[in-house]
Amino acid sequence: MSGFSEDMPFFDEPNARPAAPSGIAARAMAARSGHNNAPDYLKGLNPEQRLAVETTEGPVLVLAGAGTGKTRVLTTRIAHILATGKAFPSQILAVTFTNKAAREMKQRIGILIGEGNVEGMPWLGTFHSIGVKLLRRHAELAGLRSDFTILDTDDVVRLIKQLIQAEGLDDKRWPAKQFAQMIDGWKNKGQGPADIAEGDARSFANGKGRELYKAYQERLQTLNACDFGDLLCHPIRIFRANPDVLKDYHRRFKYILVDEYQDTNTAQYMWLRLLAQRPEGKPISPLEGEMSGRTEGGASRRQAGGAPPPSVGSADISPSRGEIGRSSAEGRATVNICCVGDDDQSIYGWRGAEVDNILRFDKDFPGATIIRLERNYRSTAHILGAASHLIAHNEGRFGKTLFTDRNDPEDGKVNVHAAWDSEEEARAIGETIEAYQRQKHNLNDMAILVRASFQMRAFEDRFITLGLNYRVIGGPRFYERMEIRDALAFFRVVANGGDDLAFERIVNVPKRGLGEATIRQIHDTARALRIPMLEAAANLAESDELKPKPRAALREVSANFERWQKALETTPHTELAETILEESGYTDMWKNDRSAEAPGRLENLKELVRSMEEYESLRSFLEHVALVMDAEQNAGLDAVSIMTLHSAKGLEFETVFLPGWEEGLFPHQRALDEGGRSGLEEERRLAYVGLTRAKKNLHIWFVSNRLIHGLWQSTIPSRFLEELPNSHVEIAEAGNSYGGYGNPYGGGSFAAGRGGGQGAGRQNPYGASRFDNVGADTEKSGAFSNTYSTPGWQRAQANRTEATDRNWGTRSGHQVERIGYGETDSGYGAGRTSIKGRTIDGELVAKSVSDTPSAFSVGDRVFHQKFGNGNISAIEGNKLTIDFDKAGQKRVLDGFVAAV
DNA sequence: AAAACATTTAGTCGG
DNA sequence: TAAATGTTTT
Repeated sequence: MSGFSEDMPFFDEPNARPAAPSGIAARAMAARSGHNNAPDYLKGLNPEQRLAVETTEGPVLVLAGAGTGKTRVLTTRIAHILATGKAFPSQILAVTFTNKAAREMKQRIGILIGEGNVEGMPWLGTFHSIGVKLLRRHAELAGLRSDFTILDTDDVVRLIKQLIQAEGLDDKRWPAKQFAQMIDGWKNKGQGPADIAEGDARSFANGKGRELYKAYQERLQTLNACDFGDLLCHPIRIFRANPDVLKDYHRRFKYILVDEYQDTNTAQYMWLRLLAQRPEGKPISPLEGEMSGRTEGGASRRQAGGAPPPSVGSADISPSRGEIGRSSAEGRATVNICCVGDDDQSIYGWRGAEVDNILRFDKDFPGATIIRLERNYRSTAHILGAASHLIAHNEGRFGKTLFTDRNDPEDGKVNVHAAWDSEEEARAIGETIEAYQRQKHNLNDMAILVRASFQMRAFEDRFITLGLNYRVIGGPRFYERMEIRDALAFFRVVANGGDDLAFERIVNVPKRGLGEATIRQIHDTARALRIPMLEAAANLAESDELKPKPRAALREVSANFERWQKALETTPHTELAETILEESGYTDMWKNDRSAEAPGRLENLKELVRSMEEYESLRSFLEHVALVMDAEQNAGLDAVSIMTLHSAKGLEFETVFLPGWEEGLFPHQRALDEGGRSGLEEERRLAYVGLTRAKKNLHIWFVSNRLIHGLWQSTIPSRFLEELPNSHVEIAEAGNSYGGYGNPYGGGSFAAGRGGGQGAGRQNPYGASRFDNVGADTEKSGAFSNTYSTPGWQRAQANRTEATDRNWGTRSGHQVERIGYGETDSGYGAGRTSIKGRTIDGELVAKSVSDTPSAFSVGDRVFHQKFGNGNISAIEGNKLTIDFDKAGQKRVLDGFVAAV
């Protein structure tokens, strides 16, 4: 009946296994087995960790503070469940958020129980990859075929745009992107079109929000596609509507483990609760009740005003509440769910995560065991002291206090430094890093963690000048690059002729003279005949509805795809991929492109093909690409890491620099504006994450002046600085960022008003020789490495003679590890001059708007090419507001008008 | 279809 | 300010 017992037999079900001990019994056992013959994998765990591992039965929440061995507990717990025969590998559901985390878990479990056994864990993965798996099994229950396509954000936006236009709405006034975000938000909350709040539905497209959402879902269905949100929402809907299916999974999953529980959104929460539901005889509980049991003081989240309680039972997906975890009334079938997380590290509220989920755990799962891991193995007492004191300013939290046994009088306090501006900040941090380097510290052990990525540029600039190796982590992803997306679109159409979005993307790539009109015609034909666009194109090519030129072009396109689709059966997929790129003219297109980035793009394409070798088929490769986001970073080279605080979560470094602790930047103004107090608390958690990344040395910086949106603004130190305890913090001497290692500038950077000029004469004692050893002719770019295109890099590229072409070393194996330079979607262009000027002068050029005044003043009469004559009514920098005689009031850049 | 011009928007990002 | 995106012009 469930339709899945056939392809998913339970022959691996253990027939006779010892009755699982209850939670208390397990704990008793754990306590008892302390001294005698504990298995190897349990050795070296501290008592709390061990309890978390051995309390296998019943709901368990492990509150794992930073650096307390969270991953170790998770992996050991799985090993323990397996080793004690409580379940087979296939009966454990283990969910993570990122592929990286899933990979790491797999690897570490492999170390514990042997590689071969991990293969038997088909249900270890991200929420989304497990979602795909479920959905492929039961696609028909969601109105899809099992070979459905997964659309990425870009496809979604284009699709929505079409829908908006089809509705006869102005796609200017109602941007598709915005609606895509709204849909994403709804899906994060597990809301289908019928569930969304009336206000939300009204607020878009003249009140057509709900209709549009519905139309979107219908369109996805006809396309046999789904978006990321659907990977969770469809399974939820399937489980709700098909108790038998759900029951099969209940039988299957004896143990459920969840990593980073504080990051779960409402949909993920609902998904988990459905799967954790017991006992089997009981029907799925009605989806009612109120958001019970908020933890005291906790939890007002960002959507302060919005988020009314979801409508009750109105539709396929609405939040599941109530008594799911409470089956113990019947005295059996406990829910063996173990969630691991840290409420203090919840930093993804803006992405839909609900800290409430973790704060509410014991209400959701009555009788839950809560285990705190507070023994920290990472940081010095000073660092922990600072972090704990800071985070104590938050109200919505369980409350944990990290402690350490470590007591080394050598350990320094947390250093707080001030600088005049961001340039000096970068310069001084560069100095400090070099000082550490002279003390034989590895660059690999150091990281700069910024709040916002624009801060990175100053460091890149500076480090390029110094010849200091750095790597930027995060940033645009490999497969988000234009050339990769184009190539993938070709592959997608070959693999699935019905993939209209992919088809549309590349039908006129390279340019074949197929303009808007032709594409529209294909579109209309496809719609009218209810066939894929590819087919429609083939039909049109044979008809005489088109002019000769587009007709010939279409004929070629469809012949190409027909040929490639045939070859799919016979040709190895990497070979086919190459053929496609060649025959389509795509590689030629870039070969003929004279722009600077073309070679890099070609290299990326090669790398794409190379990376396909790991996969069995084109299909499995495409599936991988649809899901995989993060790429390995090059581990081979000694380099300072630069990344955002968000991407630093989970990492640790001996030495950490935290620049930019200023009001407005950190906490970020927008977090404050949008999130109010809970926004501030999330920022504070972010600060906490930053602090707790450091093992030994921690340097926090703030500046008095920062360039924001091209405007120099004077700033005040972050309130978080005042929230650090004096006993663990040291205010560093001016410019002296490395205690006792000299004061490179001699100035007093705390003294406001300290002018420029510092360092100008002596800042660069290193000479150009630093560049000598940085590989002269390297290949460009490194595909699956995370090529980053920050301005610093682009600048480096422009100045290649001096500082670039740096080979970041390759490691043998399937992944090239180089930070490449293939990515310059946008030139750095004219701006470079002025920025360079600033850098070289070492002076504060262009400090504010008033330094570069417009040549005009209010009241002037001016002429504009298009708008004609008018009077200036206001001036903001070089932006003029002009009342035009005919065209009305406009805002215009001063370069476009002339005085009359 | 390319080039020139204008407007918008500058935060963190996983699958 | 300047990059990215969108619009209009040629």
